[in-house]
Amino acid sequence: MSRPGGRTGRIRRQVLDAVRAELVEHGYDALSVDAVATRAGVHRTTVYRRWRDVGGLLADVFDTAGDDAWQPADTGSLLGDLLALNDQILAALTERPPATMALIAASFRSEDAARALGRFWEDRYARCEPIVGRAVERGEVPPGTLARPLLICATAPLYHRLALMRLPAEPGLAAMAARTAALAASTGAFTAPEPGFTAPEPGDI
Amino acid sequence: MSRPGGRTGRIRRQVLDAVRAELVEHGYDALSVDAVATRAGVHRTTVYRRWRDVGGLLADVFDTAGDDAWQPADTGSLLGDLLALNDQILAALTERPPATMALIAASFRSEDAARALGRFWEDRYARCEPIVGRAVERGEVPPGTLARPLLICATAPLYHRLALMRLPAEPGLAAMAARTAALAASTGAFTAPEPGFTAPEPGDI
DNA sequence: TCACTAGTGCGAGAACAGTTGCATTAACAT
DNA sequence: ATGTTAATGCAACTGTTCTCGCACTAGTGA
Repeated sequence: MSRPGGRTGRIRRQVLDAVRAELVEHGYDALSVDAVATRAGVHRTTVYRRWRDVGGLLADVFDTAGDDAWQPADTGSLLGDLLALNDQILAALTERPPATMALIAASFRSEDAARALGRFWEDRYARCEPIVGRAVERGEVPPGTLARPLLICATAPLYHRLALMRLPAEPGLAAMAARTAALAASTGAFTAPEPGFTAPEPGDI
Repeated sequence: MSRPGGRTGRIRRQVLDAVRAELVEHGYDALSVDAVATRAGVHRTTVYRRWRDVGGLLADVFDTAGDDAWQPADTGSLLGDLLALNDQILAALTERPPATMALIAASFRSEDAARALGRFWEDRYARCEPIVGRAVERGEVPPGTLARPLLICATAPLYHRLALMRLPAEPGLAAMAARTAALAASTGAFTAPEPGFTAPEPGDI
């Protein structure tokens, strides 16, 4: 029989708060189960038993992080919406301390964290779909434009440069990615392939 | 005085081979200095002294990985070239065992590995620039088209979905990303912004 | 109020990562 | 060949991470 009441919930809150505080103060590398437990005023064993490892802790933090009311900005144009979105992604990936980067890094160390990050992004991209819906209504892009590929096209270059290649933020990168995606979308690049569409054979590779 | 001869070189080869073998057999999570040293028939201390940690080992593997004669395929069209490139990236990110993914994961654990991965990708993208040069010569894209943003736009969605979001390879994803980039490039989306170009202000976010 | 038990605290200890001092080996120059 | 010394082998040591068994605390239902 589960006991979500009093102590269990209180300890969970204490521990997750400690994780966020440790993350902010000392970064991800210093995030150990021991430090979290000590800061939360809880015994190590309790943390190991309930969260298994650092990845489990971060996965729990992820899940609670998704419980907000975030919505993409509505600027009145597809390009404006994508620019605003990319500004926010850029800010998240370059913030100090690098909490977002820490969570991405953790997702490569723990299956739990990876799944939690996947759920988080899935949720965020779902909330962004109205951007494309509004663009269709305004006639900026053809009906049948697929939201996900368009959103991925607009945002992926930022993640690629900042999260994967670990290069500094290039001025104009966010804007160029948004411009490119909006332009490609307006020419119908993201409409669903006609049934039976197959990729052209690129000859011998 | 340095001694690149006999023993030093031989041990380096043994150890790096052991790293690759461990990576292939047991994945990244099981990659410990001890396991590598044992497999290479070398003492732990030697590995610690020369490579410092697991990240140093992987950085060395990265650097040797760049010592090949890889060149992008020349299919005769920009779209074909990008499709071929994405096919190779897709294959690398989904290969079994996931050696490439293991190296990407390692780059989040070690600064050395991250820098080595950066050098590797920088080298690869540099080798891909002729793709854009040929497209300009054929008149497929306007002169002044920037190679890097175009290549990033074509390849980033693959990395985003497979490496970051850890989702399965969606059929047609590689082809759609290549198509989009080629289409956007042909409309001049990747020409250098005119001097003084600034991103439109997206109003309040 | 009182038994029941999920969840927690505690300490011992195993397992692993990483370091240090010293002896030994073998590449290089002469 | 022979001495020099960079590089390696070896063993003992430190410190951290993680597990396990048992006692205890505090929600929960009667």
